[in-house]
Amino acid sequence: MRERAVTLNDIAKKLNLSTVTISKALRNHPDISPKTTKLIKSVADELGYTPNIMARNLSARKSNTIGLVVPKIAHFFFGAIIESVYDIAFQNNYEMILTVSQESAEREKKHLQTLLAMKVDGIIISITQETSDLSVFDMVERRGVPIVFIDRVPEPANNFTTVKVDDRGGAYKAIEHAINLGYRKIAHFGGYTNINIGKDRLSGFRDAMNDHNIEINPSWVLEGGFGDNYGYDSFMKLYNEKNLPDLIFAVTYPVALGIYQAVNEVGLRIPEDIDVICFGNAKVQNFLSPPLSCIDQSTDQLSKIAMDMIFENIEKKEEYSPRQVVIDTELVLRGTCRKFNKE
Amino acid sequence: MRERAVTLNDIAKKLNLSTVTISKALRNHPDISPKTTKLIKSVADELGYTPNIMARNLSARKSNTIGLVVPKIAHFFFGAIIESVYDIAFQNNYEMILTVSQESAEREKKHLQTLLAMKVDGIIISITQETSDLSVFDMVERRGVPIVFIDRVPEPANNFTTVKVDDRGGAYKAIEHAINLGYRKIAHFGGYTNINIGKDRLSGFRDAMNDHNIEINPSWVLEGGFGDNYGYDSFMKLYNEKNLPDLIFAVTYPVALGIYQAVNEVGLRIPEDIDVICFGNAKVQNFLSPPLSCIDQSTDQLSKIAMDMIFENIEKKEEYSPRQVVIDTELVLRGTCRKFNKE
DNA sequence: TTGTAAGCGTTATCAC
DNA sequence: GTGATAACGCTTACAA
Repeated sequence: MRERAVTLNDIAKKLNLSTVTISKALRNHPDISPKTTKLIKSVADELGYTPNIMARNLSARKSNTIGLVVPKIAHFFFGAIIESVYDIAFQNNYEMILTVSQESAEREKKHLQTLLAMKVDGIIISITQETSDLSVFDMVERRGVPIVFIDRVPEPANNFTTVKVDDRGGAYKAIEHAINLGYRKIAHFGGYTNINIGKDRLSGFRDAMNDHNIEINPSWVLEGGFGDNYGYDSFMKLYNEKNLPDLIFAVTYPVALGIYQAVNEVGLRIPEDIDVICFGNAKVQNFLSPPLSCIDQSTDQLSKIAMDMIFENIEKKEEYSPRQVVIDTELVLRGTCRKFNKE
Repeated sequence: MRERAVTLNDIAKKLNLSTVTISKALRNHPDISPKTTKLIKSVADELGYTPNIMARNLSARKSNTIGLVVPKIAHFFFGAIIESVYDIAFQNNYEMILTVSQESAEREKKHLQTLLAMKVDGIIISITQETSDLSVFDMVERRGVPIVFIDRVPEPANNFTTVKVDDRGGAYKAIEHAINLGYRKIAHFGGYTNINIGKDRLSGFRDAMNDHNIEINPSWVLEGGFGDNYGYDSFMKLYNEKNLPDLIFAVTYPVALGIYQAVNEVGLRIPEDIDVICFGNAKVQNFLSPPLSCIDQSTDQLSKIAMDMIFENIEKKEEYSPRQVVIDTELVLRGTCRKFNKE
């Protein structure tokens, strides 16, 4: 049943030509006459020839493959990133090796090594919550493999090429909007502050409050994660303490989901009893009731810029120097955080 | 800046040994004495050696890679499939090449060819809505590359290895449940019937209705897609015709989302005015209001079985014969489809 | 215990 | 226009 794959050599033998001729013909090399090229191609088709990409890559010392490292797959944000990175790769005739760190720095390191070993031409990565040892990344660069960080980036970032959203500015914009609406009792359910997205969103919150001379209630500034259970638990904690704010700024959309669920369970209503806004824009937010307002971070833009930099870097090689790009966010107002409801 | 990658040869020269010795030592081959092995490893570390996987694979004629072809990435179902396939691959020391057909049969074919060319050891695929030419799949099998279809499978399937959910049975279960509740005016917003999931869910609906002697209103049996806009449009169509049923069985969760949105927009309420149930269980369904009941299809089970079959097939090679496995669904009752609300 | 030779399938280089 | 040779980096079989 199993047929050995047909190789250049097989075709060469059949036609009494050399493998080189076949190889060239199949790649439309001008060396070979149109006539023989045509002949060769037809025989290749007939035999069902498929090039062995591993052999080709070995010879070319280039894989036409880009590696992607993300913390999670089944997640609206990373799902979108993966999809658009993939699209761009595909359009440029690159394959993509997908790799998931599951928020483990150790796995992340291992993946990076594997990607190097697979001789990917470039790497796009969103680091884990716990990544602190940056030497792995230096190592990648030393190998001459372009790497760009997307959304979650190492700090300090000056030696690396990064694209991210203006996390601080986005958070600031949202809080300022809320303040203008009349909100004063504002909480922040934040992620981990050892990673840029957690830290910057928190400081956007802080700065906006301070700039408007609103005192920050420390018991309303929580830290602890990016998932829905964290949102749920945090809300319940405040609820049980009878210490609810008027508005919660959730560090991510899943955290907001957890809040929705908790609010529902205790019989309160959004936005009348308590209001919510979050960082991150998932399509389903439109379908929640009320539809959830948020700070949108364009995954398409992020991916596009990241890939552009990778490609540019691949071409330039030596003379490419690290750069950090930050893109703007957009405040998307839906059903929540539209007006202040308390007296 | 760019350093040439260090090879076995480099280590060999440095130690005045042969590449073979190095190769063996690094793989802990018993041939080599513990002492030299240790020495070699330390030098390898020091030099920052990374094996060239392409070379290794070329030599081994095996890539330790599995290829995955899905119609979409940023989609709760495929996202979950990708994630669990990836996990299993990773646990077994396989890499994964991810490939997306975007519902285009042409792209699908191209991807399959690329995966063959990349010498993947196995392929897992969920076919597009429009796939009708099965010869590509035969070709893959002829090449001796194990391929298993997951969820969306070709028909007839008897020559292929497939895993899917009991689509017909799941739909039947849901409709029967609704009928027992007292529902009679039931609509089905169905997908395309040229693909098994669309066809089978529809026939589950039909069979349940027929078995319970409930007449099917043809204007309530729609066909047209798997996305939210289709759900939205279909609802609006019936609404404008003043031809609403009491319950809509949506072929997928996104279709149900579209219905939620439309219902909200026209000011009706779920489940009091109109009720909904759907095929497919996304985590967010818990966070909708009301939480959406559904027929759950276990992505973990699907992936696990698919991968088991791939691995088994990889080992057995010649003597492996196609099989079709169908796994059970589970009715998950949340806020919708729990009781009949009309008079 | 270590090394030699050959091969995996392709491509670049340089002759013919 | 076509082909021989060497090389890409690794592994297996077989000697030494």
